[in-house]
Amino acid sequence: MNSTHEQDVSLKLFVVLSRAVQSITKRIEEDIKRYGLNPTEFAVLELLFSKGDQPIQKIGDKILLASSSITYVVDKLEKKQLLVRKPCSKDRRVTYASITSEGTELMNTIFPKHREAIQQIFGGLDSAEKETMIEQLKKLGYYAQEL
Amino acid sequence: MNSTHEQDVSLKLFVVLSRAVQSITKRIEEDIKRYGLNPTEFAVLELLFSKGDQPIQKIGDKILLASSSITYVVDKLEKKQLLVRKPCSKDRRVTYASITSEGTELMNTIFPKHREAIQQIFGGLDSAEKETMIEQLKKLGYYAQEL
DNA sequence: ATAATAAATCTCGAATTCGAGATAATTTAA
DNA sequence: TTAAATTATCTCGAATTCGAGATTTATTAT
Repeated sequence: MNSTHEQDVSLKLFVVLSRAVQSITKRIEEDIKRYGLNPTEFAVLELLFSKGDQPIQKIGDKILLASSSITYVVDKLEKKQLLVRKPCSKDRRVTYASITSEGTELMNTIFPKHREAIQQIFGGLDSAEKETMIEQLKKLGYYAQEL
Repeated sequence: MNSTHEQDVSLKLFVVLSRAVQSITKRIEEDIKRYGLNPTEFAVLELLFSKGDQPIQKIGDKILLASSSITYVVDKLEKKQLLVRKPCSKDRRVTYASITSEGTELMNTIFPKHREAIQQIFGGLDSAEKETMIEQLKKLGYYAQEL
């Protein structure tokens, strides 16, 4: 257990994982950039689009971003008029981010294209292989998270 | 082919991959931070440690960083006296980055620990599963790179 | 009811990365 | 052999993210 060889395998997996993710990320960023958004903006907008209005802090929890970064991204999306801030009447500490009709319209246009792009980018594996990898990645991810 | 369901599987894989990588990356960054380095600095130092002196531009090619970013990281490592710049006598445009004895000493100390940490972090899978995932990730990565 | 604690958002400055363009050296072509 | 194109490195400013701490509001404990 934990021989040099096992360490080599883990190191190799780390390297291969990093490289693969770098290639994939690059493609996905190219796709998103076509829509005039960066990945973080897209993630926020997608969240509001699919899950409805969210307290600003919840956004940070879901897409794993510091509160100060969320403020920055929400500011940018608000300037682009893709979302608006709405104060919460029940708790005045809370501000909701709410996608606008322009935002919804944009997402209706680009989300299908984005799905298509991801389908393309992940074309290196067939469906069954993807399902297997999903399970293995979950195991890996949960384990690393618990450490 | 390319049904909604297949797109769902790809999207799911993307989400799970992103999450897993985020957890893993966080752990690895914690590990590297313990040594007083950030991931990029570590990558540069590891390259020089294992492959010897490198022209500054080659470093950028290998760890996929823009030339301006390399200048920044090499500056930092030079200030920490972990590497030195050495002009190339054959081609005066070229500057080599060369790990110092302090840098070598540091890497001799921390590299085994780093291997151990990665072994830990990737403990969610056994060796055979890792080998399989390496093959699948290569397929995914090459495919995405070629697009 | 008051004080202490917690929670949500924001401000600010630092760190990191990038892209565009500057500079200097080398190679290629006319 | 000049001129043009290429190559290596660096400078500079913009974009993005973070962490620490400030502010405001809500909750909990005394």
